[in-house]
Amino acid sequence: MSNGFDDIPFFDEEEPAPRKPAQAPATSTAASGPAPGGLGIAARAMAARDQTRAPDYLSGLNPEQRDAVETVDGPLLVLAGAGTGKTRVLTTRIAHILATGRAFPSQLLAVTFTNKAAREMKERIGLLVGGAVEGMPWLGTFHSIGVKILRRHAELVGLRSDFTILDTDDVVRLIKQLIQAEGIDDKRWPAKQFAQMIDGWKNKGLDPSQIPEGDARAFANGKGRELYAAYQNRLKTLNACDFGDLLLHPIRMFRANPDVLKEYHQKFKYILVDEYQDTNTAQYMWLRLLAQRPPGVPQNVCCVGDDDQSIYGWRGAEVDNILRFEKDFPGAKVIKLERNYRSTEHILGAAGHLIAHNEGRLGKTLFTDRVNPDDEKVVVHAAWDSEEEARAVGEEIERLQRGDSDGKKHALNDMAILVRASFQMREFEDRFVTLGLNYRVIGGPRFYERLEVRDAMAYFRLVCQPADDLAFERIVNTPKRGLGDTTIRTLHDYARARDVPMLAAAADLIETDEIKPKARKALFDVIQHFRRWSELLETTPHIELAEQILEESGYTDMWKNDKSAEAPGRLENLKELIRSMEAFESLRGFLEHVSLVMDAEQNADMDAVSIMTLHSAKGLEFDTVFLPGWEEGLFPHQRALDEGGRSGLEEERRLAYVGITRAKRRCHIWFVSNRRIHGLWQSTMPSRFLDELPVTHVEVAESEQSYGGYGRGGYGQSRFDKADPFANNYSTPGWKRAQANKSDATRDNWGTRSGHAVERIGYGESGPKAKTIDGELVAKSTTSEPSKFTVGDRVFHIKFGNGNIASIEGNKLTINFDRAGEKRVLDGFVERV
DNA sequence: CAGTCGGACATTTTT
DNA sequence: TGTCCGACTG
Repeated sequence: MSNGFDDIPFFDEEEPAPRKPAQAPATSTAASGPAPGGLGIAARAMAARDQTRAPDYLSGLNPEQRDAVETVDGPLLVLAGAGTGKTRVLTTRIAHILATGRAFPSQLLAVTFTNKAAREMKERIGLLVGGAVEGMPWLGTFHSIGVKILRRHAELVGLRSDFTILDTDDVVRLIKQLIQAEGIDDKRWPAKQFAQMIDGWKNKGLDPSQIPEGDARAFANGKGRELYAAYQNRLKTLNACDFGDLLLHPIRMFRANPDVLKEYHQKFKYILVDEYQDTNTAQYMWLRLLAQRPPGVPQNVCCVGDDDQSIYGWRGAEVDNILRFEKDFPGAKVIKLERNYRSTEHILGAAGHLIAHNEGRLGKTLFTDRVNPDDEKVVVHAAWDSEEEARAVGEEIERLQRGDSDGKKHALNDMAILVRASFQMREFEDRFVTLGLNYRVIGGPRFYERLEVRDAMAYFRLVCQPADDLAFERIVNTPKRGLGDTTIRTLHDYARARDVPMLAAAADLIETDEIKPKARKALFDVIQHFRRWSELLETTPHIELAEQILEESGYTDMWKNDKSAEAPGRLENLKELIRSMEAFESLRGFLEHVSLVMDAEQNADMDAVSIMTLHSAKGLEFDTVFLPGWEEGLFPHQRALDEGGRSGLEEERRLAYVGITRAKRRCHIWFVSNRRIHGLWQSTMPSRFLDELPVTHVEVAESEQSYGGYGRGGYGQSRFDKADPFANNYSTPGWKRAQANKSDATRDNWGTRSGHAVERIGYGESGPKAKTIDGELVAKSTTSEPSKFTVGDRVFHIKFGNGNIASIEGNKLTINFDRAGEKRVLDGFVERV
C-alpha cells in the first residue's frame, strides 16, 4: 500500500525494461518466498513469454477457470459460484496478464470492496509472481483508489489535495449542526437518518440538484435538498470528503475534464472488478467512465461476481449491474464457474435447491465430483426456544470437539455459528461462557471506531490540518478544560461569520474579552500546544510526536485517572494505535490509512468457535456451520419483507444460500418455536426456507432434546382451529409448494412434533391482513378488547407452567410463575386453569 | 460538569 | 427486556 499521497509516481512509474534474462520462470502457485534476486515482475513476465509450453500457473485450473484466465481481451463476466475458485482465477489472471507481457503492473486497475479482499489478492499475486506486488499501485478498494485519484486532481473539484476524509460519526455530527443552524427540530429530523439519506443518494450518484423531488420533500419540512447542498458546501469549506465523495468527486472530475479521463484510459490497459454483484450505481458509473474506449478498441474489463451472493442491496448495491453486464459491455463473454471445490454434494444440493426459488438470477448450478457416501446430509433441528437452541448447538460442538460421532476430533476453528441478526449472538456467548467453550465474535465494533482512538485521531488530524473543525470540536474540551457550551458556541459563531477555521477563530478571540478569563486561559494553552505540535510535525518522527501530543494534551492522563473498568483497555488501545503507526512514514500517511483501511486483527492462535452474522461470513468457509434462528420474521427478517417486498425476500434467500455454502462438510440448521423478542415471548413458525430445502439432501434431527409440553392437548386449540396459519400471507413458489404439501410432505418431512409447531403455534388470531410478526399482531388485535383475565387468575403457560397473574396492562400480563418466577407474557399464550 | 433518570428503540455494514 | 442517548438536576 502507499504510504501517503505525495509520493506516488504517476505516469512515469512503468517498470524498467528487463535487466537480465530470468533464471527461473514464474513458478507455480506454491509459496515461493521472496523473488529471487529481487527480479521485477516485468522481467519474469518476459521470461514467461518466451516459454513454449503453457506456464505452470495455468496447470492446476479446470477448463472454465483457464478460459477465464486466458480470455484477456474484451469484456468478460465471470460468474463464480461459491467455492469455485474465484480468487484463484482473479489472481492467476493478473499473473497471466503480467507474465505474457501484456501490461505492466502499474497498468492494471484491480478493484475490490473490502480492504481484506485487497490484501488477500496482493498476497496471492505475490505468491504467483514472486513478491514485487508493490508494483501494483492500482490494486485496492473502490474508495482507496478513489482517494488516490482525487488527491491528484483535488483542485479540479474545489478541494486541496490534503483534504480530510470524514467517517460516519463526523458526518452525523456535522449534519446535526447544519440541521440546528437551519432552525429545524433535530429530534423530529434526526441527523443520523439524514446522513443515511445522503449516503443513499451518493450511492446512486446524485448531486443535490439531481435528487428526486419526493426525496427532497421527505426530510425536514421539504428542506432536504437545501440541507444536502448546505452539507456539501460545508464539506468544501472544511476541505473534507465523506466516503461517498471519494467516488463522486472523481466521477464529476472525469466528466468535466475529458482530458484527464483520457490519461487514465491510456493508463489502465486492463480493469478487474471483484464482487461485481455488490457494486452500487456510483461505482458502476465510475467504472463505466474508466472502461470507456474509442470504437474498435476492446474494453478489457473483467468483472467477477455471483448474483446469488448479492446480499447488500439494502446499502445500495445493484444486482442489476451484474445482470445487465452483457448489455452494458457489448460483445462480452460470460463464463460460469460451477465446479465447487469446497462443499459436499449434500450441502451443494441443499443450497442449490433453495436458491432456485429466486427469480431474478442468471442461473448457475454448483456441482462437485467428490462424492463420498459418508457425507452427512444437512441437518435441520427444532428446539423449544433460543436457550435450548444455544444449549444444543453447544453440545453438538462439544461432541465434534471430542470426536464422538466420527472418531475424529474437530478443531473449534473449523466451526462457525452464523446468525441473521447480532442480538442472536448473545445467547450463544452466554452459553459458551458457562461451558467454558472458546469463541470469537467476528465483526464487532471496529478498532478505529472506539472513542479513545477517535479522540486521539482528532488530535492528530487537527495538528495536520488546523482547519478540521470537527476534530477541533471533538477534543477542545477533552480532557475537560472548562471550555463549556458557551465558549464553543462563541467560537463557532465567530468562525462561521468570518469563514475561518475554529482554531483560528480561537486565536483571534483570546485577544478580545468576549470570552471569560478562565476559558481564555484554557484556549490559549490549547492554541499554544497545537502551534508547537504543528511546528514539530516537520521535524519530529511521527511516532514520537504522536506520543507527545497525547501526553502533553493530558489525554492519556485523563484515562490514567479514570477509575472505570474500561479505562485500562482504552489506554491499551491507545498504545496499540501508536504501535500501528510504525508501519507508516508520516502522520499524514497514517491518518489516511486509518480512515480508510484500518481494522483490528483477531488473534488467530486461539482455537475457538466463530460467531458472526451471515453478512460477515461471506467469503469464508468452515468445516461445520451452524445456522440458528431459521424462523419466519427473523429469517427471512420481517423488515426485509416489509420494506423490500419480493426482492427483499430474494435477498434473504441469497443470505440463506450464502450461509449454507459456507459449510464444507457439515451444516446444521436450527429453528425454535419460541423466541423472546424485545422482552416478550413470541411463538414462531419455521422459516419458509426450510420448506425450500430438498428432502434428498436434508434430514430432520431426531429429538435429542426435551420438549416439555410441546403440543400437548388443551393449549391454544381454539385459536388455531379457526385461523389457518398458512392463510394468504405469502405468494412465493416455495411457499405455495409448502402450502400444498403441508398436510403430508411438510409434516412427514419435519416430523410430527415440528409439524405441530408449524400449525399450532402460528399466527394466532391474525387475520388475512397479517403482516407483522405475531407478537405485535396479537398486541394490536387484542388491545381493543377487554382482557379476558383478571389479576389473581391461576393460569398455565406452555413454557413457564402454572402461575398467578400479578398485573395486567392491555394484553400484556405480568405473571408470577411457580417455577420460573415473574415474567411478562402476552395473554394469547396463557390459559386459565 | 457529573451522575442519574426516563424514553425510544431494537437487521444486515464497508468504506 | 436491555441498551443507548439526551435531558435534567444537584
